[in-house]
Amino acid sequence: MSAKNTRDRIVETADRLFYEKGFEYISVGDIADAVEITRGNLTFHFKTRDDVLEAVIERRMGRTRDMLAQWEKEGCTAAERIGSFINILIMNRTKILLHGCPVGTLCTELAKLEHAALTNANRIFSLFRDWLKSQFEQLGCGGESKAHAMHLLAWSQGTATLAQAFRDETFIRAEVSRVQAWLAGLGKQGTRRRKR
Amino acid sequence: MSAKNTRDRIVETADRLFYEKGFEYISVGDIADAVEITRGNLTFHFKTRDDVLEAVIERRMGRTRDMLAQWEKEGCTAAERIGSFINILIMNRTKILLHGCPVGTLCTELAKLEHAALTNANRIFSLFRDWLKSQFEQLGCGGESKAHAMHLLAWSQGTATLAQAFRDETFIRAEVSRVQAWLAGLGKQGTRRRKR
DNA sequence: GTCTATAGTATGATAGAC
DNA sequence: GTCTATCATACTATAGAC
Repeated sequence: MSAKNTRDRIVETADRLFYEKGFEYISVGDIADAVEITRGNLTFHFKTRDDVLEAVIERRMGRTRDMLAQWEKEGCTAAERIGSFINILIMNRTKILLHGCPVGTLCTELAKLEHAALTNANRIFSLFRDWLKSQFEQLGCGGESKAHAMHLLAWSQGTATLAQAFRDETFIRAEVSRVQAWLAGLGKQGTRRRKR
Repeated sequence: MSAKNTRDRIVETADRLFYEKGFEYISVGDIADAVEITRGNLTFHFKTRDDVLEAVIERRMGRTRDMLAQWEKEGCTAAERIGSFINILIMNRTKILLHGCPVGTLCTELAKLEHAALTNANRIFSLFRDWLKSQFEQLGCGGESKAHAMHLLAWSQGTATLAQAFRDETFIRAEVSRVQAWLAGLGKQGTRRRKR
């Protein structure tokens, strides 16, 4: 941490704070305090709070790309790779119970504020959507691939929202099982169709 | 509007503003301005901003109870009544595209802020969940009724979140069709089971 | 690259006149 | 029940010393 330069530490810390408490709740002073620098120093790196937000979104875009590339490398089949997406709900369950989905909660907040950065934040959703669409195509879902991708993305959002509201980890596990069964059904269907 | 007393006008206006812009973004001054009263007058009715929030949640609880009672009166079968729930996504689509789900977005925000009112806000979710559970039981879903209720609630949240982020009305309609097909399948299953 | 000092504004909340 | 006046605090953002 101390080896990194101040700019990176600001973005990293702001990313965490925006996620945990929401963009509107976190002031420039909160970020500076957490990084243990002064507000003046923070302003040297980012002129406004919105500039920090842009950098945070950029960071999240990059990390999402890395994660998708990793799944691409690890999963042998499309079903396995989609399974990696489903499993982030389990992997990140502790944080989701407390703060929800980082992408979903940010987009919701920015949409309410009619904030210009919503367009950029949405690109993270689009990254997932396009990647999932490609996986469903490989699974043999054809023209339904985009709808399936959106459906799965929506599923992850709804599950995160209710899990956070009710602070219920059991619910996450139940929903993951349910959607994995749905995916298994789709896989068979896809296989059947290709054999015809 | 002008016939109503000031207190009611404050709660009604705050309800709308909190929904449209988020609780954290709306100040006491914003509410007073919108109601066209002074801050001092607002403070006479509600000592703190949190007190306004409590009243808003209470109002939403009441309106939700009324809506569920209405659906209970209108729908002849359990499937029809569950259909009424699904249809709110269509009914409220314009507002959902702009501001998301009023219950979901409030609970998400309060959870992030670790706000004491989260418990009360969650009760609105619980109203829906318990009502849906009862409907699924009447549909013959037995022990799966609660899981189905939570699944449907999560579906509504995920659909609202993505529809808001992408400002995509077509997506809402596609998801409504999809979940209605799921519901129709469940209804048949339930009927079969009862006939055994 | 980091700091202090400060301007200007908005906030939540209170006291007291009418 | 409604208003004005006011306090103490917190905010974003800027200017300029080191």
